[in-house]
Amino acid sequence: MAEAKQERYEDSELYRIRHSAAHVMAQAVIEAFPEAKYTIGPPVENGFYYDFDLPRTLTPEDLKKIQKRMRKILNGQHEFVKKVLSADEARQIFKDQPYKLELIEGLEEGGFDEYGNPLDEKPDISIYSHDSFVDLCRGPHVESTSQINPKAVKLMSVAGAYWRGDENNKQLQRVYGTAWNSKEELDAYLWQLEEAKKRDHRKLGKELDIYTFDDEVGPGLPLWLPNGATIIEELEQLAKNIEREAGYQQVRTPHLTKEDLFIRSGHLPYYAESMYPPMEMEGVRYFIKPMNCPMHHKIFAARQRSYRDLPIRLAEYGTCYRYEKSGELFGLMRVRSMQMNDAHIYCSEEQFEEEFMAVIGLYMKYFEIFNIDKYVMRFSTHAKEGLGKKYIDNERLWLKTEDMVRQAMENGGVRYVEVADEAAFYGPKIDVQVWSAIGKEFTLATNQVDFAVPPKFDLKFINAQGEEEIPLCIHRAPLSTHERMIGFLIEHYAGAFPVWLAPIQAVIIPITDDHLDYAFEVEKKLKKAGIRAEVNARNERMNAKIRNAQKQKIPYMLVVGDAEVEAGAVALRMRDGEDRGAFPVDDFATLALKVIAERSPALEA
RNA sequence: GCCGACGUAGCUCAAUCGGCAGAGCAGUCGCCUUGUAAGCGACAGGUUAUGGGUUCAAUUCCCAUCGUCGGCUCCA
Repeated sequence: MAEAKQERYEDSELYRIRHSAAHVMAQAVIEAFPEAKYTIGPPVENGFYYDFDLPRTLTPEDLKKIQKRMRKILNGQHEFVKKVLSADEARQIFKDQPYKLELIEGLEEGGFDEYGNPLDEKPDISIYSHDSFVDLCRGPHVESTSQINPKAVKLMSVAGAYWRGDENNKQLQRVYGTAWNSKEELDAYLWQLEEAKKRDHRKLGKELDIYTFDDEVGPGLPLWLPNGATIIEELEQLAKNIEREAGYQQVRTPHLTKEDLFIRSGHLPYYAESMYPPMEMEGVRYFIKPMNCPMHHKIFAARQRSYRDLPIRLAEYGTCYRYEKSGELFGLMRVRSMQMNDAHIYCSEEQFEEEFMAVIGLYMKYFEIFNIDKYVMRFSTHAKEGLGKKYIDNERLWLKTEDMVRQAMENGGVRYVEVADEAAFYGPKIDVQVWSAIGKEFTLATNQVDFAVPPKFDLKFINAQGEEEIPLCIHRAPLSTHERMIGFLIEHYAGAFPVWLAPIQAVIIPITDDHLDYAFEVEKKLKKAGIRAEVNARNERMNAKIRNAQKQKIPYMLVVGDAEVEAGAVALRMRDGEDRGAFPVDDFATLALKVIAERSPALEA
């Protein structure tokens, strides 16, 4: 990757093109709806959007018309002209635009730019105009519409969006568009979107029989099919092995607990609305658990702890249920039942850095296993305004633990970005964003410091001085949930899993029914060796069986006919299409077992 | 939860203006006995998501509910 010198997106020509395209789009929309109120329209990752308050809902036909009009405007060689003016002058220009007036007020007071981002100093108020359109805007823009290629601009979709991102505000209509330097770039982007669709875990998950949803079971409650369950089993084995080596202990806890536990932990007031409602038995209210931590805390508290016992690392693939709002559900990525690669590490302050970095070390190990080469550690901290609301009200401990994390990351040479106001209610956290093979971003692992809940549970250990001390708790889930992890892996590998994860590792394809007995013999042998092998005994021609195995992305196809029966061999065809010819059965088993044992991404070690 | 679009066989999709609901794949059965990405034939498969309404007649038009999708919001 290119180092430092890389141009920031905000400074790029493309950014100005998109920003300017947003203005041109707004012009086209306002021409079509003179009574429209317009709000903001910034560039975003692959394009731009503009939010409008319109008298009626936009249809796909409207989008076509708007796009057509945009192209005409773009061909008009209109210059973008900036003018700095006073708040009163601006108010005069936008007197019929309530959202703009609100923005002007914000700019005048200072502290925020037109998108609501905090600013250090009071900004100038400026407008940009081109053709017949004027917008309150800080820029920058291209000099003229002639710098925007009309053929490299496309409107994508229209969606609802709240004014200023607040769900209590009015819902606006957001029109998304994309713009590029050239038609070729636009085409490449559209092609990439098509590719992403092919890898979509919802599509592949169905095709590869990994999981399914059923209306009668309920939204967000996946049913894992045998193929999916096999992948889960492999992931759990991996995690359990690694955690055993790293000094974790497995625990198991119930799916239900009394309300009191969540009152004590402090979760209930924060998360009641995303927990399944309580059920009452003999006058006692129970909740289905949305997380495992309170019960792990109880295990810690089950006996007296000495500093000699620490750190204590309690791990559980705990099954949790969260009532995610209906509109938030998304395939396997956002579900209501999930199984977390969860663990809680209880340690002293002195041990914190080592423990915290050991968790980061786990991430690195997993990145290597799963061939993840792009990631960002997002360090989420509190915001002062949220103390006593979103966050536990103890500024001293916030600052202290945040500093501990910062220190640990810096000492360990781990690069991270800091994001304010995104911490958990009980402490700062690291979220790990990773990018799949086609550059789609996912948030998987999480690593959270908890200074707030252990004292609520009265957790303590006796330190070397014989005094009681409260441990710190690190919540961590390097493999996220099975649901999200497998969703990611499906898209990352496009369904062609590494052999160790492949639900079926080898399919045995007899050429005629005469070879069936031998085929089953081979199957038995391979199964015994620990390879997930299956005979395809269907009444089909060999070609159809190969095609079928190819579509199922099965790593190894073992064709058996007269020659193979004779030689005690299999004809090995790889998933990548390579025909490797005859292999003695034992040799194939050795080859496959090596690839599996190494968890290699390749088909041959 | 909010805004919008969508919902036809297990899957992918047809059905003109409101006029007898259809195809491919998958499934079952039969024939073929096959050498590296689809052999052939037959059969079966549907309360057109659910519930109401308009109409002589509704997959088609209207309403409600449920679900999915694109976003927003949210993610302990």
